[in-house]
Amino acid sequence: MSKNDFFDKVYKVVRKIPEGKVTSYGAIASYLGAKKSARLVGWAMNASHGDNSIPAHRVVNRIGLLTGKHHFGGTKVMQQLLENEGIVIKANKIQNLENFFWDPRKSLPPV
DNA sequence: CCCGTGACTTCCG
DNA sequence: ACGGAAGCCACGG
Repeated sequence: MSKNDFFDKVYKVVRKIPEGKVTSYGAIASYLGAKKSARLVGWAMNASHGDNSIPAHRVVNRIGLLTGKHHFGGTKVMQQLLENEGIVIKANKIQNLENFFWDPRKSLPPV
């Protein structure tokens, strides 16, 4: 298992996030068995910035705050994409997060 | 090679 | 309950 594997797994999980749903960096890290490495998930997103098949806009921090919107090329792009999927956002924060949250540990088979 | 930084999260005082 | 500090891994300067 190489470090590159971790990145690859992150991409796979993110790609499986259903439309209109979101998850957190920590949830993904936890699913991959490295919950303490949530920052790596963020770093993986940063590295995947050029990949269109990765819906990075569906990945937010644990409270549903759009912390990564600045890296989206446009300040309003991320929010726009999420709202387009039916997610309500106010003050850069997802409303009713529990209703939109998608936990890979509960939705995907164990590693 | 060492230091600082980052799309985070959790623990301790 | 709140704020500060630490832990995690990788990458760039």
